[in-house]
Amino acid sequence: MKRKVTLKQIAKELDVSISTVSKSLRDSTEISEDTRQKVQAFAKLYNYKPNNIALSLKNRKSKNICIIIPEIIHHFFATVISGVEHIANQHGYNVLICLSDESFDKEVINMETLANGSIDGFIISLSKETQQKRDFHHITEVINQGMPVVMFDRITNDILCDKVIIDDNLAAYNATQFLIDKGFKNIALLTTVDYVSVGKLRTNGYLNALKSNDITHNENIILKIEDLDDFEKDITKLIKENKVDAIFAVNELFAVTAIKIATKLGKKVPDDISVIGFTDGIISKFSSPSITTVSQNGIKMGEKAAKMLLERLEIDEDDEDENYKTEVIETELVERESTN
Amino acid sequence: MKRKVTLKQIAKELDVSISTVSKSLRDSTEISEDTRQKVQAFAKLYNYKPNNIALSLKNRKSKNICIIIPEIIHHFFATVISGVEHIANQHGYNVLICLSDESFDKEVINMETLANGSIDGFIISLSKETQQKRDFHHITEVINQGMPVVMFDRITNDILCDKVIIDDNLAAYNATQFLIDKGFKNIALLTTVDYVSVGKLRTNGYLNALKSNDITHNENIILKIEDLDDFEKDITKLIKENKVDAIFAVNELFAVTAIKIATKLGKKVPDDISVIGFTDGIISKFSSPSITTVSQNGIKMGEKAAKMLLERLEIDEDDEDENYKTEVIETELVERESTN
DNA sequence: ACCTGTCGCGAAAACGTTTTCGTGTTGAAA
DNA sequence: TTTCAACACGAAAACGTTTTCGCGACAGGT
Repeated sequence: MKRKVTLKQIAKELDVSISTVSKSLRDSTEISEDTRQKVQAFAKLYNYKPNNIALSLKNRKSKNICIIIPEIIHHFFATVISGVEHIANQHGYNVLICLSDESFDKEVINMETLANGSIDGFIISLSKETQQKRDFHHITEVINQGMPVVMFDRITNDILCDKVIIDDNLAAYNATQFLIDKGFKNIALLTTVDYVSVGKLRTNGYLNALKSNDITHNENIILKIEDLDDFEKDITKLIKENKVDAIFAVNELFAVTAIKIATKLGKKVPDDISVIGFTDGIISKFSSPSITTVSQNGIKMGEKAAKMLLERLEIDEDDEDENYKTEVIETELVERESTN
Repeated sequence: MKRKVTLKQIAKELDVSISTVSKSLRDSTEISEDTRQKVQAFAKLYNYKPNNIALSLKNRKSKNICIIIPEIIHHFFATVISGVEHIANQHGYNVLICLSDESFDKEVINMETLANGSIDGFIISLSKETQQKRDFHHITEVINQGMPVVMFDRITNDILCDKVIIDDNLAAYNATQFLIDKGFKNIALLTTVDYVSVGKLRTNGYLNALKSNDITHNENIILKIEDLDDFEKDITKLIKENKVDAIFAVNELFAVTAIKIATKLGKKVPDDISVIGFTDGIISKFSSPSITTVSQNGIKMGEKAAKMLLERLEIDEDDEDENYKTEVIETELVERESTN
């Protein structure tokens, strides 16, 4: 309907040049007090706002950044976005969100369509398919064009860039130590198979903690779950056939399932068995009993990633440092009802 | 580092004009087969991609749309985004996400900073503060500039534009009817105070269902919760002092809390009390017992909203229809363990 | 009266496209 | 030989800014 007013229109209306209008609005000393006020008043009246696209073209920067994640439904990623958005907005940047849906192709397409001026930088957590394929050409290509990239959580060491992760090993160590400090001797582990990188790291943390406390681990109460659709019977067996006083699970799903099964078997949580999970999501908060868990703090992760990206964007490109950093976000043990 | 190649550079390199290059790449018949191929080969070699910003400026459209939501952490909103993103990408649009954090000011700022060429249209769910203030000037302003806006879920009738909602009244009616059909006579209602629009609608649905079945409602088992931080004692009292065989809660939180309290009071769910919630989120899925609930289908909602917005964007503006529509998304009752 | 400096403003280029409208060179028809 | 169309290409404008540079006018100092 009523198109936005432009400098040109204001200039015509006031019978001055475009430059005069532009300078007036930016309070240039080149312009007399008189015309400056006249122009500003007129601009205010017509609610003039500079066109962002024109600015982007001129400045060769869009003030947009893009975050690519595998799935927005996952609570963890939602919190990361929240953190990114927070920092970005503070610095006058907008956030574009792209979902890869765990698909390599969608990830590639997303990057290619946006890397043509629409955005100034990427924050990305790799899709499963990309991790499996180990094909990162789309990312290196973007980096070679001089566009900064920050990877978080699901990263790869095959690419040189800034990264934000948590110390899975240490977090698992601490969780296990927490149980040991409570006096538990028979701590079961519910983990993934070893080719899942975070699973392996968390398993190591568990084992290290036991070793540090001179507890020999018991293979019978370590369960490496492969089939995510059918593992309840294995957990049932584990609890039934062994003396278990505590469980450390490497994700929310395993934790909540273990509690359900234990309860069904007549064991009370936390009175008979204490349980610690990983990832502080909705499940941990609202299951009954609520679950003590290792919080990854997605917000902090997002904030850190955004800060690193913006830093790269703000330094003038002549000053090409290229000493990439990997930041480790502190995890935190959130105590709830499933331990005592 | 290696700046993206432009038409100008290609033109210079091949010693032709910029127009020739542009036309060659767009397969114009004006250009001879010969030069066309030469240019295309060169462009491919240097991986030429047209600069999106320049295109946006020229075409006066950015191919970006923006969705403004109160909170991304809420599972429902995450699913809506997912739906929007899906449709938008299909049509070559990118999605910008803005979070209002339930704040009026942030909502206004977000709209103002983006309404200057960065995006072509908005999809928005109002923040609580905006709903309370009933101040929608930022939205009308944007609409007056000719930018299409689609509202979803948290809408207002004070603004004329396309809208996507669910029929809260009907959904609540159906949920209540479902319980009645199971033979329950004493169905409690856990709802919000009346000034929350969806709460009121759902309350009405509940009452209507009772009336249709000639059941007189019992004020003692209708609880209108105001303080979200301290309502457990009220629920406890309700369950303790009344004969209740079923509960209809207008959100997940009320439902899961009711189950917890009932269990604590020695009532088994669903054997002694059946419970139905509203919104099919993580909580309903993973609490134990899992909760039968009214699913809002955020994905469908997002898809519909995106479709309506894109439709507005695609029609040429001379054809200003302005017959705004309000689409109602079907809800669905998802049966789980909390009813039998 | 002349030089110099400041003030206030406008012209124009630049960012990277697309597109309209010439324009010069052919080859063929008259 | 003249005329005219078809062909192949280039110049330039436009989208909306910002910024550099230049220029005229006027004032002040000699």
